[in-house]
Amino acid sequence: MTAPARPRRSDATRAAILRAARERFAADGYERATIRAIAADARIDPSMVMRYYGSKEGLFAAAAEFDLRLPDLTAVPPAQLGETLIRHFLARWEGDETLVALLRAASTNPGAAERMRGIFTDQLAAAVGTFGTGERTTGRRAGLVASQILGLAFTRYIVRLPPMVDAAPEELVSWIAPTLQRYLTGRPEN
Amino acid sequence: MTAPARPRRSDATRAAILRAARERFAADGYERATIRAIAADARIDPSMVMRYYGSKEGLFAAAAEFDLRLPDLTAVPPAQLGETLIRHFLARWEGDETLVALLRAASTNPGAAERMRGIFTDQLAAAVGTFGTGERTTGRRAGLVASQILGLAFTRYIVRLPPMVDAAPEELVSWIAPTLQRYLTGRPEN
DNA sequence: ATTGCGTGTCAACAGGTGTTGGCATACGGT
DNA sequence: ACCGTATGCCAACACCTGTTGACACGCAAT
Repeated sequence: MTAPARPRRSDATRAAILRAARERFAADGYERATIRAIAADARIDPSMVMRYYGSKEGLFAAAAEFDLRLPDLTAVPPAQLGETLIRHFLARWEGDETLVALLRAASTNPGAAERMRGIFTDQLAAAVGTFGTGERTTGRRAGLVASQILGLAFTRYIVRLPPMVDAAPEELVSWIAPTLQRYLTGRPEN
Repeated sequence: MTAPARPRRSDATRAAILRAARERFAADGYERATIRAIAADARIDPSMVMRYYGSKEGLFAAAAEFDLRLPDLTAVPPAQLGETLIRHFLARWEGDETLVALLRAASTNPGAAERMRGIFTDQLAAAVGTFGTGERTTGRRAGLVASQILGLAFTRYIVRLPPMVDAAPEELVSWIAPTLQRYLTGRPEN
């Protein structure tokens, strides 16, 4: 039970730290993003980061808080599930660098990897389960969707493969939507 | 023009360093894999690493040398291209941790990212171009294949999403082969 | 006006990093 | 048997890291 918590005078500083942290984690990954650099971006002393977030791990945990904001899939026509999902993810990624930060950090930081696992099993697998075929394939289907979604993000935002960086969102949608659609509603053999 | 280079007495040490480096880079990523730890694994002094490979960057460059060993795609029946590719990649990944090392490092190390770009444009895009449809879509098709392949590797070997870790290779083949097939030979709309 | 606490800065510590130079040793060619 | 050189280890440097504690300032309530 956290108290009503009347606004603290340092809320602006806290927010500045969090914003700078997300930028640095997204650009450099967990280990290369130093507390000193983050503090410099936020124009405060490194010790403030420690006071407000306890440790570097704590700062990352706060900065990597992320909600996929998946739409209600039961309200989507079953034949448009793939297109809906890929559109949603593309929009979500272009507008918020938190996921890129999480993605980069998850490669080397065990805690970040676990957080990513949590997001994609709790949020994605949960959403896939709502319209579920009733079978026990929900986890597998969600995992396959995650593999294509994360592969897109990895090649486009992390490794920056030219063909994937140059591609217009609409073109990516037209290619990838059928893939997700099959992972969600198709049968394994073709 | 490198000389015939008669075998040096230190070849065993060089190989031990390289093997330890690949293990550490694969397990920990570029920044967490320390030269001291690698040297300890190889049971030699850290300074030897510097003498033989110049710097940590140089060591990584040597350790991340990788050949996808893609088969000749012109000899494959066009309808089996997707299955051939996913089978090849799965086998290649399970048997050699170099690609995992490269994948982990590419998330945070610019040099590793560029190396990965080189591999997937030179080797993969080149192979896709051999049986090419003649269009200018080769790069895009190769990029999409890379996105699914790397997404599979990322979720299975890096983040270790349970549904992807538990999946039997044959099941992954049956799901992903059609995806690659469509990326390679299909048309964008549907 | 005074007290207390939240906010911020400064300096420093302890540990780990890549990297370097010097010194011993053992091998291989002559 | 000799000598040059390759191989290996040791100690140290200079730097950067996360983290900590002491100290100054200013706001807010009494």
